[in-house]
Amino acid sequence: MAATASGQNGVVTDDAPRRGRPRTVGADEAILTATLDVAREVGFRGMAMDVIAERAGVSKATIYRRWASKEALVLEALRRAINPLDDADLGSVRADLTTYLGNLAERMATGNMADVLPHLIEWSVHDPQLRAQLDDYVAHRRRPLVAILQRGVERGEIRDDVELDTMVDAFVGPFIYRKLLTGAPIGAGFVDDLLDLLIPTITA
Amino acid sequence: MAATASGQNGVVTDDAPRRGRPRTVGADEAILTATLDVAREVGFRGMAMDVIAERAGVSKATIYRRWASKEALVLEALRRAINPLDDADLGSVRADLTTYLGNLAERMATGNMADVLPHLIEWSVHDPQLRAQLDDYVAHRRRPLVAILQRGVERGEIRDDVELDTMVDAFVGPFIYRKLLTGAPIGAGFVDDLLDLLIPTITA
DNA sequence: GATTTACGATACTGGTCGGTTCAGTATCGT
DNA sequence: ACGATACTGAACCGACCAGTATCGTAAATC
Repeated sequence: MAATASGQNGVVTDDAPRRGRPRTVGADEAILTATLDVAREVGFRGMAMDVIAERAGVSKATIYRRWASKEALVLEALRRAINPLDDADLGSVRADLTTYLGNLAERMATGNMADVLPHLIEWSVHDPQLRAQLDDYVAHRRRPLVAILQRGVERGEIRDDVELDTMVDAFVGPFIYRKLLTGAPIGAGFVDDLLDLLIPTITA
Repeated sequence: MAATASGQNGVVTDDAPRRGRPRTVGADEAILTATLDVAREVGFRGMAMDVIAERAGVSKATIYRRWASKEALVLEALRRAINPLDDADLGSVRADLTTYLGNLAERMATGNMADVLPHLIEWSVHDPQLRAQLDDYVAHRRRPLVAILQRGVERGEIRDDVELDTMVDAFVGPFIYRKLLTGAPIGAGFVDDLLDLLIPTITA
């Protein structure tokens, strides 16, 4: 989607020294960061390209030389912002869940996507490309959790008469609910409470 | 907030017959309904007053004679759309929860607010008035559930070592998560699964 | 009938924003 | 030095939109 030939994942050994003035290094970075910052603050619709340009310390023309449209820019900025949570396997379900949910709580508080989420959800309602991006984000969050629970089932620690998907919903749902609706704090205390509540339920 | 003197809750015995042509009856209704319909489809930012006027079969001037601004109109439309879920008290926690969550599932599928929710959440991020409206909505959803669980605690059916608020989050969270993020179906099956999963947890 | 108020239709104002274009300048290879 | 490419700054276009103004008309009271 990016107009640049410098690869799709940031730093790439881009040999073949072309003629003419090279592109300002770090401009892509600055623009993408500014894009996400502005999106965080005012959402995608309220976000003006002039503001992004100013924030990135770059001319608006420069942006349009590197991305075809506002939408293309937003899509790449989002793609870059999705950092998968990794799955620890500490031996016990409780330990795995504690670390996973702890990371999730931290991301909810300080993560890249946290403040963009409301805007992303809204836009994705009628934009298939954004919707796909959101699905990707959701999948990245669910995958490790499914793995944790799956291991628990295989070890006989977890009952196998309930859909794994429903269990995942029971763990992640409360976080999303607090983040988007109630605004209640999401900290270590909440994680502990939730585990105290849910662990007895899922154990075989 | 409404410019009209006809009261704040729709039909009011509006005596004191004023002179001149009376306001077209049902126009308020039509306008508020159209507002919510359009909001459902394109969100609050994408919603043009001309479209609302046309949809309501009304001139734009008529709208501005009754409401001071787009924001005032939206606020009243939202206020009207919040219908509280009622709390049954069927004697057992399981029965109460079944009916409550069943109603919740139905609202998520066909309710007034369901499709507006993403837009409302987005706007409320930086608009205190919208935020207040959203808080009101959330409170209306939580209240009956808290009552159900509270009764369960008093009857000794439910353990009292976990915050009630956390329990509520555990029940409502999965619904919100599915509605806003995963898009997974929210039907009777999901309600049953969730109850099978959570009931053992909360019982004393 | 005169007055008063609400109405539809439509045009208009003022502002915002995505995207384009261009002149002048900077920085690279050759 | 020269051509090629990138960058800034700014002007500019076209679309969209909230809100206002106007005008002729409909429906009520007096």
